[in-house]
Amino acid sequence: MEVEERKPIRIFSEKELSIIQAAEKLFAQLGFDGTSVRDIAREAQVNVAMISYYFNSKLGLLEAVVSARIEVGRLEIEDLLHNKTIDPLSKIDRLIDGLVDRMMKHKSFHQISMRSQLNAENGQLNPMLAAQKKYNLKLITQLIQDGQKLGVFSKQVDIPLLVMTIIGTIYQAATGSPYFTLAVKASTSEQILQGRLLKKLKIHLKKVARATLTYEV
Amino acid sequence: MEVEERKPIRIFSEKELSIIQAAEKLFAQLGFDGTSVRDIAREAQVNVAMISYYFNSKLGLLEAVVSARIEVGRLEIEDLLHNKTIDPLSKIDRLIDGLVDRMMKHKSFHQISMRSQLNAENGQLNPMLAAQKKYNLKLITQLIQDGQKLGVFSKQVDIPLLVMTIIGTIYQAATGSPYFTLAVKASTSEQILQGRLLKKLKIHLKKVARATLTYEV
Amino acid sequence: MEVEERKPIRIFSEKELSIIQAAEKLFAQLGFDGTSVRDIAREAQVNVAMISYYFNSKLGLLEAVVSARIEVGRLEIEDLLHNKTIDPLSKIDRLIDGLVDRMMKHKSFHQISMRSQLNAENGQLNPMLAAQKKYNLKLITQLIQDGQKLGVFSKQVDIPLLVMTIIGTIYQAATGSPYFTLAVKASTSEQILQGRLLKKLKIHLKKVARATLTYEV
Amino acid sequence: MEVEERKPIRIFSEKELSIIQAAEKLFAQLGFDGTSVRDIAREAQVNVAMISYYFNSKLGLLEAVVSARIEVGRLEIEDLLHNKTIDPLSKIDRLIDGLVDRMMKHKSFHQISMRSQLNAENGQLNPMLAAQKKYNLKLITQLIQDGQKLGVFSKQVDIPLLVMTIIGTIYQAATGSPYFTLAVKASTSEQILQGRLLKKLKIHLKKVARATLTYEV
DNA sequence: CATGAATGAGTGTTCATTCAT
DNA sequence: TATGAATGAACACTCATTCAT
Repeated sequence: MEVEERKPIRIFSEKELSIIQAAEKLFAQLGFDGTSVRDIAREAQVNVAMISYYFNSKLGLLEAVVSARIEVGRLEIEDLLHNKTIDPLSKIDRLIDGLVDRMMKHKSFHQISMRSQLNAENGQLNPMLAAQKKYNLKLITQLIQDGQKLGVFSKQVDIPLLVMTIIGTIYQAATGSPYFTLAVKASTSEQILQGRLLKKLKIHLKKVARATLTYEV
Repeated sequence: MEVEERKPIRIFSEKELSIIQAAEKLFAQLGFDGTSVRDIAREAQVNVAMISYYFNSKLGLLEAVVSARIEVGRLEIEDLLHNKTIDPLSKIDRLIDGLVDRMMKHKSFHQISMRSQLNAENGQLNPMLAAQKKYNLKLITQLIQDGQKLGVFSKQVDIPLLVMTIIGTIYQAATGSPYFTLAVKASTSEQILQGRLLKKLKIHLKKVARATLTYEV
Repeated sequence: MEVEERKPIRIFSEKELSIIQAAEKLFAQLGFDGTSVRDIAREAQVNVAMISYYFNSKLGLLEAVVSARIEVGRLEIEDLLHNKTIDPLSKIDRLIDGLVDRMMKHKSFHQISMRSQLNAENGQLNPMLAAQKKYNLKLITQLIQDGQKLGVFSKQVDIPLLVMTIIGTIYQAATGSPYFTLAVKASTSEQILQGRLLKKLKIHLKKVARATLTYEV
Repeated sequence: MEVEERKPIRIFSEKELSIIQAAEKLFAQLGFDGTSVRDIAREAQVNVAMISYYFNSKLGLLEAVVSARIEVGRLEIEDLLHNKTIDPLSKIDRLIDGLVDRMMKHKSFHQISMRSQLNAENGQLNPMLAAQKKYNLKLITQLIQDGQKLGVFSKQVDIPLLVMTIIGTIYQAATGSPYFTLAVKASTSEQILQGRLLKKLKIHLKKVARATLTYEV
């Protein structure tokens, strides 16, 4: 596997971090255009001018938000790939568990990420995200090919599309698709709902993955 | 099956339609907040004030955009369900073909639709869309249950989640997910790319659906 | 003489005119950068947004200010040139009287005009002003050459430099050069001062012009 | 001759000098308002806060810029007056040569100086400059009166106005008046242009001065 | 029905300056 | 003496909407 170039991780001050967190929350909630820098400043309890001061522009802040989150995700997937103690099928399971957990926990970020796929505005953002997705795909491809070599997985499977299916499904769940809320009927508190749905989602995805990976035409 | 309440379909004048079309295009391209009413007015070649005049507000226009598209989609799915001449598996295939074709053709609308799931702002929009999705789910559930009764489909399948998987996958494709573009390597012109990917996507989805529907734990 | 191309004169509404007047005054007083659009809006008693609405930008307003004034000056000089009833020397006298009167009356504009010679910012402004000055020079050259043909004026005179001397002197006076205020000692009220100085200035300039035009090396 | 009060010459540190030089350059280029203290700090390669620290305010810096340049000019004119070895006419010639050379070399300063005549803002600046000009005028008056006593110069001449004419003409040239650039037709490189124009300008001014000083009504 | 004019609130950003160290 | 961080006010400009006609 080729060595990926990584920008040196920028260290953020406490104030910068509070701005980033506020921005991540609001961007996801209201969209990039729907959020004003004053909203962010208020939420982060800093002066408006600090945003330009630290991040040059609103767009620069968006990029900081995204790149900050990317670093975290990258490591977890790499760890899984290099883990020598578990079999391919379990790796798929763990991959799905990890993706679901991370995407549901950081909905904010993934909503930003998905939104940005369509808005031309985001200068450096899209290349950054696309590179990250390409890199993830490489890791997962490796993982599945290991299973194929062991005869556990079908060789027919279209890996990029399967990954897209998994990501797309979780994204729907994360953005509150009505289909998702309809998936569990009986549920009172939001907390419980969230827990049951998460479990259902994981099981469903594993089943889809398993079925697709092992299903021979 | 319960009777769905439907708002009487509003008849739009030619000018209103041109505004709606312009808005659908621009909202999808630039987002709701990213689009100004002046942009829309210019694109539709009408006076700015007409938008407030016809749709009361920018938000009212968004609702008009969405409801206009919903009417079209509703009928197609109903037709499929009531079709007595084809078997459940073929219905699934046709359903997927239809969804892919419609979502790719009217990306604009579906992007608006997905975006709106998170933005609190959209007054009547979410209930409208949620109702539509609930209705669609009902039809598809019916369709799958027919297959289950005939012993063609597994009874374990979680229908809302499967639908969510299908929708989620197509949405990723429609919004230009890097995973999707990575799914077909060799391709020159954008046109060809689009065609090949569409075919791959449909095959993939049918395989996923088939595997999931017939896969016994 | 070649025919000059002229942009069709834009007709300004009453509100536009009040903005232009306010801007001319403030730009001259505080400079372009030193004047805020809010200042102008307040002075003209209009809403801030109207300035963008009418003139697109602050710079557009500046251009409107300048081009509005240019039109007025152009005609007066043309009239003088085409006047067949007075001799060259009297034409010089009248030219100077006119220049002094106009530059002192519309100090604002000429200060803007001079300022703009150095600031790169002014997109269309400089070409516009340079063209106007070139055109003026053409007329005056014609006028002096008439006098040279009649043997009234020296043929040694450097016309562009003489014009520059005249303009430069008036400009100093108009911008309140200390040399000018020192030129008349006894004077009480500002009104009288202004009157006496004007007269002195005109006499001085005519003497300079006459001496220079008739002085043989 | 009255004794002029002079502020004790402030000694500037190396850092202060680099700020002053940067400021002189930028103020002349972009105007006072058009220049930000950050621009100056960057140009001078010092911290922004240093400017307030050293000069109290941006305005204080402007005053420092101006007073620094004034000191230099003052001495040269004094030297000329006290020179006992050359005749009045040659002194006029040398005066003009000196003024042209200094004003063209330090355009920056003179642009600032002229600009400041109109801007009310400049607290101590105008009195300072006016005092300097008054002092200069006194020296030149002395010089011309010497010539008048010797019968070389006309007694009709209005000295302040003549000085104003000379200064005004040079200022036009220094600020790039179109009249000036039109004064020399054939010229290729900017360097040559500059040289030829300077020579022309000096000759013109001397002729104007001579003609005016010796011309009897 | 339709529109150009007008509005006031809000946008992202930059400003000169001050503060804590 | 020197500085990076921080501030609040101001900047030019755009917004969705309303008004008078």
